[in-house]
Amino acid sequence: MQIEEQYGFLFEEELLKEIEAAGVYRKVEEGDFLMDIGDPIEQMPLIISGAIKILSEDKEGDELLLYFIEKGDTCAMTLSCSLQKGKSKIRAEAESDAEMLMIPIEKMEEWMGRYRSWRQFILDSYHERMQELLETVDTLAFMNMDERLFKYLKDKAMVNQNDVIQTTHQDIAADLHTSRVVISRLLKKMEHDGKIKLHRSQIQIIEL
DNA sequence: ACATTAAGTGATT
DNA sequence: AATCACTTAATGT
Repeated sequence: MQIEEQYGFLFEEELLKEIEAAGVYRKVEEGDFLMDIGDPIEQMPLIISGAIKILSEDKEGDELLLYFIEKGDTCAMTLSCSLQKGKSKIRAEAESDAEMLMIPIEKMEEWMGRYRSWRQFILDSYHERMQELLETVDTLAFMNMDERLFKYLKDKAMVNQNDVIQTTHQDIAADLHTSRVVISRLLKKMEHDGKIKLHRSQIQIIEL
């Protein structure tokens, strides 16, 4: 199974076998919601390919992008919620077509006790998400829109493994929770600086 | 040719 | 940085 390609170097033979036995393969298409706010958490995903974007939402229904997860990652929200048997506080939307393996949370708890490598993996990814989240909060607090936008483009290009980003200014504005006009102006400035090239519904990254 | 959607711009708060 | 109002450009039918 493809699970070995992404996780083979992380986990021992035995654990890989257990993952294969317990995991349910799932494939999603770009734009699909994998999980919404309020959903109960029963499984955790191990991403095999593609990328997922994680969003939060305020009372008015406005979205805010928290971070992307990609192959080799798992959803940090699952980890904190599974302990409390809680509901999801986030929305997960497929950024691109993606494949993953869904693991029941009882299994992940069981493996926590039995496998060192698993425990390490969970702790590491939790730590990574925490760092990522701190970064976003940081730029958010100082309202550095240009920095946020820059990071957004960088992340987006990275998870899609493509220097040409297929999106509209409007969509970026929604993810970053700002207005389209602001995005247009900042992008225009970046284009003048020679960092990007703008086209309709498409942004080409020149240098990061 | 016309309607729709995306992007650019100046002015105001 | 956000909003408004308006223009221009690209695309779809």
